Amino acid sequence: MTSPPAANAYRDTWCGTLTKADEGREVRVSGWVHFRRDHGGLIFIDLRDRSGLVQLVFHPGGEGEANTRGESFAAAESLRSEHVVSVVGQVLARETVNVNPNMDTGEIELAVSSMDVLAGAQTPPFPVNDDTPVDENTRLTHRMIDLRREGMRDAMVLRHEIVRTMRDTLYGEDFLEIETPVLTRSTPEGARDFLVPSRLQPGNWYALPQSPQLFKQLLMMSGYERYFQVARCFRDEDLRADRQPEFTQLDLEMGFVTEDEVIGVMERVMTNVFEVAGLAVPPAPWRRMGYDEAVLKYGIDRPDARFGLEIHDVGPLVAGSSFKVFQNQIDGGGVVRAFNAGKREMSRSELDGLNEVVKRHGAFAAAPIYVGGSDPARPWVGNLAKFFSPEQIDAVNAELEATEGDLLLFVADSEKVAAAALGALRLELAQRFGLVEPGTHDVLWVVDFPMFDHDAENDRYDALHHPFTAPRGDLDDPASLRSRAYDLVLDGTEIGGGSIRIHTPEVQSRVFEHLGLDADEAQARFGFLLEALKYGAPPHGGIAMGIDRIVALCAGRESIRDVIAFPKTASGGDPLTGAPAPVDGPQLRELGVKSLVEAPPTA
RNA sequence: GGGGGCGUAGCUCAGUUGGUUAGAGCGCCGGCCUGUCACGCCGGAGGUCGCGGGUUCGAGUCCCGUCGCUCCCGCCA
Repeated sequence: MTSPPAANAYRDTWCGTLTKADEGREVRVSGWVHFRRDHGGLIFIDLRDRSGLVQLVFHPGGEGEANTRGESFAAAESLRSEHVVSVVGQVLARETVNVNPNMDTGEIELAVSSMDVLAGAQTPPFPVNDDTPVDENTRLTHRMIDLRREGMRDAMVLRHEIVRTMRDTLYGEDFLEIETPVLTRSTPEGARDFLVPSRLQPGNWYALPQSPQLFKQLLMMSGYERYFQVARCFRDEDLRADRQPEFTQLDLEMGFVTEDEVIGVMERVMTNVFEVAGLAVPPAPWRRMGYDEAVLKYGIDRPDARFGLEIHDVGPLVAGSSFKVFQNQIDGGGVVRAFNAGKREMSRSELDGLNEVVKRHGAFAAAPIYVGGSDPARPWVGNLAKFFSPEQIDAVNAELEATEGDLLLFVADSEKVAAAALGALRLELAQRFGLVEPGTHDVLWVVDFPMFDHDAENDRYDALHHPFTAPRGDLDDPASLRSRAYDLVLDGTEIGGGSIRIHTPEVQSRVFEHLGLDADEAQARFGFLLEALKYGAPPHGGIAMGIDRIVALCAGRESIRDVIAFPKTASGGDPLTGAPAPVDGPQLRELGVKSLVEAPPTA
């Protein structure tokens, strides 16, 4: 807590900041009854506020108890969990035997001389005074109580510290904090938009922004060369542990820059963030890994490189084998990839469990092969071994640096499926066998993304990042184009991404063309951007960082819901407020909106 | 849109092969207790087994449906 403390009508110091140095002081503190220990003739209360706990002691009064009064003791007898009180008392050093080393304020206690009970409280639906897991729906229904718990409080404070660090760093680098609209125009590229009906223009709709992307580019064209914003973004897609319909980004953009300047700023910001959060990451500059390397070695564009199990392309080494599963893939343009899982004795059912992971990603199965023997040939064990020649076995063993007892896992499929399946498999193994040393962290940039992803079904190109990302390469050969994009990856989680943007109308039009937007359509949707580009746009680029994910990783939480004060459930609802909820007919009529579906009755 | 897991007391959970009155710990209520800090001791209350239907002499348990929470795939430019 900050010092000096926040004095006000009900307190002159925080509970959790009292120390032995305060001995003898008379202070007033206020808060919630955390624990009550009633010994009959002596009552202890742990009083809690935002800062932590302090022990109050109530004596029944009488001679020799100079600091207590009978009325307070009587009132203390009726106190219950979560009652709200304000007390005046004297800070006393505890006798040595009574010191509680588990408590920040365990060396002192407050001998209460008077107490005001400011509010009673019903028994809370779940314990506030410990952090045992509680069903999430119950927590969200009573979020005001959940937020009182130490774990949530710590997360909220950490979030504050992280955001403050981001702001402070950027203020120090001449960035301007500028707000952009939340009511804006729908641009039905990418994610679904949340829509808001316009009352003043019936039939027209606003959209909530998926990001401030276009506005921040316009700001660059307006000459605000360094902009940032802590921006709420909205995407109407299905939720995940790390995805909410509204989420918060640190959004920034810079004019007259290339990749290195944006990356440099963000390395300074995040270095400070990691320091504040106490996360031990390697010192910046952080290494940059090409997209192709990431997908090959880790099967994913956000690699967790804290452990090995790197994937190798072994197709060429086993080509011509009599194993049809592999050969058919090779013949059909697919790949055979594998990694060395190390010396893992796994039962049949454990291997089946691995196949569940593989199947989830569309592959048929992972072929397990054990390396046996210790002679140079190192033959393979198991019923797959017979399909391969000694030379093939030797070559694969060499490629995977396999030695006796190693488990090799193979997946043969299309490149996309094989990469994804093996990528998921190595994460599964890392988790199952604890391959990541606790407390270790790794951060890296992924760069050199392809500009487009070819959509075979519709024979067209989709932007891998977004359509304003600057391309690198030959604009006449979209398949070979790379983008000037960069993602920041922490421990296998994408925590941010950005790019250098297109700053000429000609290039922007060409990219729209490749995306299958004809000139009229491009004009209708993004005309204002094309127009703006004509009036003098500097080379510019930026990045957006996912604050929820960053805080969750720093706080060691699995779900970003645990670092958001009032999150939504997986079905997009808020059990506390009951949102989303039906609205009545008149409200809809005023907005010129007709509902096509009957809202379900509210609970 | 698809797949997996979960749903039993206020909370966290157990509940056997379908079989008597559904249990435990914590919490709560009452009593006792002057140095505890997960205080202790004694006593007590508290259940639509998510909801609906089915099978059965009998369902917390089996089947079907449904709702909610959750994880994953798709989706998330």
